Amino acid sequence: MVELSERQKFILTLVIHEYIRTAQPVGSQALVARYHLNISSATVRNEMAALTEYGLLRQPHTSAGRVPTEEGYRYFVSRLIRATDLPDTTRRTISHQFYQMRHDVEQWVRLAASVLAYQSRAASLVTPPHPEKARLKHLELIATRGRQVLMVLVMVGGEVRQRILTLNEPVAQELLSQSADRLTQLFQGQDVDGIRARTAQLSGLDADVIGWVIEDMVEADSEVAGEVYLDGLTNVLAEPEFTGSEEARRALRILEERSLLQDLAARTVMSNTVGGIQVLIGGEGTWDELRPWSIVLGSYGAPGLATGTLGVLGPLRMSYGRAISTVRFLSGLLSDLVAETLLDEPLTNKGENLS
Amino acid sequence: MVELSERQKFILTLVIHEYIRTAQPVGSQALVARYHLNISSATVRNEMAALTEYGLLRQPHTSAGRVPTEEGYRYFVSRLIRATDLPDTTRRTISHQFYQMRHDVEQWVRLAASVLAYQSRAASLVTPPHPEKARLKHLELIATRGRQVLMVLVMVGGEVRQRILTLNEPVAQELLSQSADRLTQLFQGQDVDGIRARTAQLSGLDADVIGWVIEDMVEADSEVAGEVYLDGLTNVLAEPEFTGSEEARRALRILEERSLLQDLAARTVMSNTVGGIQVLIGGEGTWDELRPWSIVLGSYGAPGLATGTLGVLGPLRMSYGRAISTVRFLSGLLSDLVAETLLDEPLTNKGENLS
DNA sequence: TTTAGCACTCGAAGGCCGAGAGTGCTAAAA
DNA sequence: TTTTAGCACTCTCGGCCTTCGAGTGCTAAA
Repeated sequence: MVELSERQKFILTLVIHEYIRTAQPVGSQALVARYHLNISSATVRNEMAALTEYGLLRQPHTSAGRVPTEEGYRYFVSRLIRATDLPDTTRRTISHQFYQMRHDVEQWVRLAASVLAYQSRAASLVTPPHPEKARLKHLELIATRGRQVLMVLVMVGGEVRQRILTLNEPVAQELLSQSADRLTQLFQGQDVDGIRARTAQLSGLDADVIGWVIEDMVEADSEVAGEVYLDGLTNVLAEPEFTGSEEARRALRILEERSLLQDLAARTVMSNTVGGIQVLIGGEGTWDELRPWSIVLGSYGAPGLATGTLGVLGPLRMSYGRAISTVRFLSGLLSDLVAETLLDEPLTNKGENLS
Repeated sequence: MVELSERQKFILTLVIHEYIRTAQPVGSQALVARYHLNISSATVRNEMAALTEYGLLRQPHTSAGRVPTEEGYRYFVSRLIRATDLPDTTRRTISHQFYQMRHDVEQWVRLAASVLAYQSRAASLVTPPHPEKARLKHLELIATRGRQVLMVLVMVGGEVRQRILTLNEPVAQELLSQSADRLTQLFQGQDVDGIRARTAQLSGLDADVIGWVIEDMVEADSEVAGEVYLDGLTNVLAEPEFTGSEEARRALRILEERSLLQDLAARTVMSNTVGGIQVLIGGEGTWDELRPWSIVLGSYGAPGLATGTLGVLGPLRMSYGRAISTVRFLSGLLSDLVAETLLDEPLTNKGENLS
């Protein structure tokens, strides 16, 4: 990558800003006029020609203005963008909302998606916090009817999994409870491997049940990011690049296809990183369906315990600054919330007590 | 409503079919040609003029073909449509898929949404089964850290609710378990009112906890249809009436606004009913945002125990026959599944047993 | 009651044209 | 050497016009 002159960087930045604002190719005269530059349009033209040469800008057709290329965006995001923070009042308002519903993880996640979509004016995705390696906290067996038993598995970190088992024959609640207590006692704090290592000593009901438990915990571990919560789909359809029906459908298909999002959420190694935030521009060559998209991804949580992913999906010409600062802020906020609920170390004094 | 002649009914049916197929105004000659009618186009024109007179058809402009009005669709749905069933092989395939994942309610619901969307080529909505009046089955309290306690509430019917409580002071797991057992013993099978009636005799930890329980059960009761699962959004965007960006956004807003869907799901009294299936055409005057939509709604479940809603959302010119038969079929299938898991009365022999 | 014939209507599609914004190049100015 | 004014050229977009064709309603004959 050629080193750009300061003026070239400046002009690249302006072109990107302007293009993000208008979604129209940016011409030299328009740029000079709008930003009251005290260089002539001819000079700007020359610089633009150079930037086009370098592959950072392109022309949709001869005699049209310039549009940033993916490379251009990448250069901008990795070297030109200046970190801005959300305004203080906004931050406080958002925090307040979160701390009002700190009891319900699902609500956080939903709220996070909503806030993210609203602040970034794009689509957002958030996954709930998920432990890397599930460890058993508590096991409960509840007789429902006949041979049907509801198994409730509580993991360290608070995740609850449930499942209906069908036994060979009815078993009294009494016995079920005893079995559940024994197994809880025995395996509390263990992960799948730990449990597997000691199943040999079990027999009868206990052995059957622990089989189910293992099965479920394996499933929990394999679920990289179970559910993905989306919001702000309409924001994205409002963008002119997704305005035709075909583009709109492709866009929506991406958002509806949970698998792709899960892949994304699972992705940890990234090419471009900004303060823990990862920016994927135009699918980075590998994800073809994502060509017209950019994605700003962050993660949150307590590394050993439970982590989740949150991100913004928008057109290439999304407002990266806003997206990045929102993702960063929410990432911190959610991490605090996770830490607080998991570690019982309240970070504020808004603690709600029994009356 | 004037009584139509047989031929008029026939022509109305053809116009609707053709319009559903092509999304283009239907002309008299086109109709005669396509269906090899042995009456002349002039005759068809006369009948169409009559149907237009009655308000069942309309012309987008003079000298254009005819398009069904909402009234036309209503007449068609309530009097002309003939019930068709899904082909046997399709039914079997679908049943099979469901019975493979009968343990996980969330998966059913997701699958139902997916099948419904696929079969009806429109958007679908499904709510999980939800008891009208939550009754307590089992209560569990699990110490996490310090003053934080995870409360797990299992309702009759298998719904599990969880919540993190913050106590005034740390309490040993031992004591928590005892309290939970006591309360479970005392209130098993009771609904909120039953529990409220007997809280007076409690004190200390038990009293505090039961307060949380009541709060949560009230919440459970007020949630008419908690989550709404959607699928097939892209189907609907593919329809020509939602092809412009403005319409597309409006359409998506409807689907994203969960509240409207919840209203719909909650709605029980309907004007048009077909064998337990309710068909809402063009918002029926009351829901303005739904003007360009039709909705086929059904419910499923075991009336006393738990019920859910499922439905298809499509443009006015959706394929009603297909939508209705799919909704009806899935409604029955899901009802069977609910009955089976709740009542332990297996309806097939595919039961999975402990090995 | 049905149908052939006919004049008329109106939207969609295609072609044409001018306006406007933009470019690159050249030569003069700084 | 760098910047800028000037200029010829390019290409899209929007408006306008025309044509085409599918469709209608009406009338009169079958």
